[in-house]
Amino acid sequence: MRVTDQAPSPPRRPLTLRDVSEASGVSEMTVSRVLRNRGDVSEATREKVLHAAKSLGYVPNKIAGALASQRVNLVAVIIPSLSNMVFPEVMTGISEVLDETPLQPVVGVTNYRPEREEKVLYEMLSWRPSGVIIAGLEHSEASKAMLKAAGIPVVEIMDTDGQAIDATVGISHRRAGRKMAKAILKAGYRNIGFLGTKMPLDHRARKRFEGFTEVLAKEGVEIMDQEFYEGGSALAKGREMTAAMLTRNPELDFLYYSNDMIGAGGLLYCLEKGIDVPGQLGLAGFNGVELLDGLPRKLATMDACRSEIGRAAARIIATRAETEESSGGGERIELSPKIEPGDTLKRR
Amino acid sequence: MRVTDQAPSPPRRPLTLRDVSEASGVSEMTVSRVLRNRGDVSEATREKVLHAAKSLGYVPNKIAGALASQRVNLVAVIIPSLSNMVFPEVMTGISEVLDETPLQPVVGVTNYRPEREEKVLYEMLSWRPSGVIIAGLEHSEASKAMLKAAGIPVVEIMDTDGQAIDATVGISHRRAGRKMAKAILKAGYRNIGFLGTKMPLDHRARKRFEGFTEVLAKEGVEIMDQEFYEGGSALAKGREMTAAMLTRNPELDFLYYSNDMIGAGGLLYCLEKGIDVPGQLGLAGFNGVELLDGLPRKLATMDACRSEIGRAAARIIATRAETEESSGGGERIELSPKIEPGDTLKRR
DNA sequence: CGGTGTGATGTTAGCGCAAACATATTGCTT
DNA sequence: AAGCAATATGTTTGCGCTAACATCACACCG
Repeated sequence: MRVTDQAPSPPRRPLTLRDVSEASGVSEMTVSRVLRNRGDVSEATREKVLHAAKSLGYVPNKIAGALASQRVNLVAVIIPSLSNMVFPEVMTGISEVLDETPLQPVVGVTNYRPEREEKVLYEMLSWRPSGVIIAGLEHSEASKAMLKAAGIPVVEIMDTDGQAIDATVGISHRRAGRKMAKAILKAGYRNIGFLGTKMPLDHRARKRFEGFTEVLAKEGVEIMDQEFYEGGSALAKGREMTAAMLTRNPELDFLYYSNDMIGAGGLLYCLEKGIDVPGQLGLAGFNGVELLDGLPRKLATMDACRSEIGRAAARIIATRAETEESSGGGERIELSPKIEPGDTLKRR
Repeated sequence: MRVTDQAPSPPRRPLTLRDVSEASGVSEMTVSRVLRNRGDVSEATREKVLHAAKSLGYVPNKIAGALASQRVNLVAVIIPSLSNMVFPEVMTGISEVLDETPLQPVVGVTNYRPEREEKVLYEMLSWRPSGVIIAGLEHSEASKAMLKAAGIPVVEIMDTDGQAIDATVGISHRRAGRKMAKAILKAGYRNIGFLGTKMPLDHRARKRFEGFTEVLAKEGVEIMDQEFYEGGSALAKGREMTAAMLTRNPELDFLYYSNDMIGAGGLLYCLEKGIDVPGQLGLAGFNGVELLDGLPRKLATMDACRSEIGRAAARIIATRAETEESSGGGERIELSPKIEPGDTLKRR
């Protein structure tokens, strides 16, 4: 056994178990056992091996390990976007839970495009992950087929309005829209405007809108004006759209925004213009992003339970991965978002 | 040859090349060739195979493929955080470039903790990626050793002030700090306060601060007050810290924030309090986040060239992956951030 | 009409590791 | 002192795929 403590010279050939095995004078199998804390190994060899591995700078090859053991401790997480504050928080929840397990999340981003989703999913599945967490219930036929055929736990998150493939964790956006509509009506507002993203791709925003208008309709109230945007700084868009809409319809007394960011833009605009919020004009957004805490006035919103969704989804995957065997399945967790009225949803 | 077009029944055993091979009546090798578009395959067999693969719902096993071909088309991207707007934009730049290559980014998040970084790096390297893009130049000795020993392209991004392992793409934060200091002095401000994150972990913020104070010192100006925060909503923290600092030192005439988010909080506070910005008090942040566009007044800032950094880093990896052989190496790209004076950095 | 290229396909071997089983080595019992 | 657990280590095999080479069928040449 020869172990030098010097930094390894530029390694032409990547290191393998065999190198560690030779350096420490035991078989590859024993090295493997030490490195995975598996089986009985005497303290002496254990240290010998660890020392050799460390001084060589050996990093195990998971590709080979995964192939041999038929176990890949990855969880595919497929989300539409990273840049809107909501998914990072979901990710945080997921990591929190997976950190306590051997599982590891791998993120794929679809940019709200179904064909992207299909491609990302295919790529991910080709690594044979232990589970999939995917945003939304709307997927292409091909994507659904892949998910079903994969034979691994699938958790669709964020949304519960629809047909799940396997498990679901989320909130009902339709219900959320309804809830907000009721609160707004109850506060006495009647001339309501809606501002949001262009929705063909954002199913959850669409469902909120549907639930929202449904309740209004029941009360004989109709949306007075609506406007949709795409791209750009959400804060700036919120400002612009609000200005435009209020100019068009000065008699508006409430604006419902499909997300907090544009809502915040609207709020800033109103405060600037000296509009009496919430007396003359009420405002509400959606998501409950932390950002709102710093605004001059707290925007009414609804918490989307993002990190809890992440945690619950990860727990499902982790549990099923442990209990091995495709036991269970079909879990359905619907969380209830609560309205946070803040300072912008109450008639004075 | 039998190919049924029905949806595959619940697959007990995951599909392999052999299944497709049997279903299409050709050898596994030919199937492999078809699926990878490699080598000569007649149009007839090609279609036969594609059809079989599709109707079975076969997804190739990259684990096995990677092991056999000794090629893993993954790029490890290691960043401190996803929740602060800066890294998502870097990611976008990276994806943009890698999308045109067979390479695929895989993200790891360190939460600014060196021991996390070490662990994440180890995990990533154990998948034998084709390259590493990692934020910052400061890493633990162990991390540096791993990166050197990995024998793959390593691009350290965001920062150029320091010793790189291999390639670097970024800006000089020290220089950025200096530049801002000069601009502030030139505009005639003298009573300057600094607000930022607790810095032991955020090296780039620290370097900006160092550059900043260095220039001030040369002009005989000393920071009048400074305050650091940790955690919480950055916007709210900016507001609070600004309030506290202005109360302590009413004679302050400029506040330099280590990021735009707390800067925005400060700006909102000042506007609310009717403070004359930038006449009585100037403000500046750092990053050039899109968010600022929606603020009532545009905060002075400095663009950190985030997406360009991502693109350049990805290009380096992609190029080296193509040209095979560890050709090249040691590329160093220093971008020059420009001051965007906005509305808050000019004495009237 | 045998030689010789050119596509199209098949065969063999092995990537690096871990599961399963086989074999030492030790201490302890009776 | 033989027998038998335990514990500690080694050997064999194969995961699913691809590189490299081997083979085959055919067309085209002089």
